[in-house]
Amino acid sequence: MADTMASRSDDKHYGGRGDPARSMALLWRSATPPARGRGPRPGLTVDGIVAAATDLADAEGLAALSMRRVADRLGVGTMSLYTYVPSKAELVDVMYDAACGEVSPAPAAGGWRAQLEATARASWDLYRRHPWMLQVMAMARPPLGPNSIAGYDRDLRAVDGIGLTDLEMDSVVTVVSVYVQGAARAAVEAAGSARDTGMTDDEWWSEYGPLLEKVFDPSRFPVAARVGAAAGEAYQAAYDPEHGFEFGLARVLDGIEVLIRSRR
Amino acid sequence: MADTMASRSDDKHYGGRGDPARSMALLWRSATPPARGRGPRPGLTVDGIVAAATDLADAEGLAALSMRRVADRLGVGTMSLYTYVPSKAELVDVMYDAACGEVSPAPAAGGWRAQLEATARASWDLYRRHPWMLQVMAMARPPLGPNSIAGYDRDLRAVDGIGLTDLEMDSVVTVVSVYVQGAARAAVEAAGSARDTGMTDDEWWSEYGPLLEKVFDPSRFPVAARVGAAAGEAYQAAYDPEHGFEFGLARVLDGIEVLIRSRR
DNA sequence: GACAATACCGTACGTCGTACGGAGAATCTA
DNA sequence: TAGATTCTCCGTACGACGTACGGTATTGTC
Repeated sequence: MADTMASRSDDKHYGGRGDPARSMALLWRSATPPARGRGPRPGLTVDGIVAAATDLADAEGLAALSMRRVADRLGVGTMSLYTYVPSKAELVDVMYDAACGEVSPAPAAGGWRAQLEATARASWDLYRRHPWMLQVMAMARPPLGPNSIAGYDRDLRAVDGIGLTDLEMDSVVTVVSVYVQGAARAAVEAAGSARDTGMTDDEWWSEYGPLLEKVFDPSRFPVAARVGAAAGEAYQAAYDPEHGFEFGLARVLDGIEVLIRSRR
Repeated sequence: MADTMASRSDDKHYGGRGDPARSMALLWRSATPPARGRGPRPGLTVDGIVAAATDLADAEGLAALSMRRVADRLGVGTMSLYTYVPSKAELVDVMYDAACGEVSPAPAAGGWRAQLEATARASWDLYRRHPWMLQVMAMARPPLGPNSIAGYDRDLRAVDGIGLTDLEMDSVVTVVSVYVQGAARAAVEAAGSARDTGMTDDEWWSEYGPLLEKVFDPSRFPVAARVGAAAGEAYQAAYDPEHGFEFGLARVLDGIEVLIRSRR
């Protein structure tokens, strides 16, 4: 059955494929404010569609997000959505920017480290709430919407005026967000594969552990055997997302601190 | 058209959904060595299928990897593949482990930092060669094949015997690989969106830059405006993957060095 | 030569995004 | 008020996808 795969796969998504002007107008909601003339009045809004689509993606993943299912939720025909949104790709871009808007634009209190840590945690929480955001390609050619730009500004202000060059500021903010994305992706994987396979980590490990022992020769890989056993014991799984995030964030911030100290 | 989206989306993939025993037998190639009796002799091999599928995924992305297209490349009917591989999911797992085998299992020379840096660069190169690996969920419940385990062992040996606990060793190796994955994903995005949209970074930037200026108010986000302009100027794009990787890797290793020094 | 096991694969089902074009409603113009 | 215009809504259809099912052809064993 196709849905056997559907429950296992998500769509990856590149931004901004359609008409750039239309795309930007949608993101900044600067479209058709004068045009409100003839014809029946709209029964939907872009925001309503975005909200319904976000609900669906939150609950079932980007793979389950189909135009048909969004339309069903809104009680309209599938093709009606295309009156408001030029394509699924653009819809996802708008969803992304809207989700970025959930994070407060105010900077946290404290020095650069506390602020950077706060924004990292805010992103982590955001990705946990909206795992599908990690599927949206937002690094190389981000959807240039108002909220994602506000987030960039907030992150940058954490490290402004402490002796870094503009390029270094950009790099520092980027390395933190790359790291948080990586860690969040691992966490989402853990949750997602548990949901999709209907197996807890324990069950998975007790299924594969014995099978691995049959083919795995510990004497060939003594370090992996020892450390893997210790980690499996400690986490009752192959990986502990929360612990991994905390450990890695501390390391990354320590590394940035080394740089900043050297600039003083 | 469906292929409009096809060129923009990839499948994300969870490992190990089918029969675990069959899965492991396939990964370790411990299946059907005795069985070679009646019936026509096999015209294909698992390795051949994996090679063809990997070629296809390398060239066109995981989205373009379909059982139909792999079968076409091999000159057989689509369903013939299912004689060798239980499903597309298992095929991708085997592809993943095979690709892991491309990295030499020998550790690099030098101290922990040189070794860790070398494995990070090896992973970076591997992901550049096989971008689709980043789509395979390999952190929470990795495909437990021989080559990915060998890679885990190689990474761990870099930090063995320098005063870290087993759990810390696991965490250190994990944070590096999480970071490298994040950075590689950004790089692959950059290359992929260039390929899929047929636009260079310059073209993209010169298309969206002016549109952004129309709606973006620099006085609301002075820091983002200043730093974004500096970065855009320096990279001629929103992001420079190579530079980002180098900068971030240095930070992460610095952070790990802080930890290791504190253990002495 | 009969039988069993295996490889190969044509067909069919339900999914997807969305192009196309028609139906009906609301407003503007005359 | 009548007609024209313009907009919303959406039914239908196409070609892609993974793969279940069952049939056919090929090979080995007895």
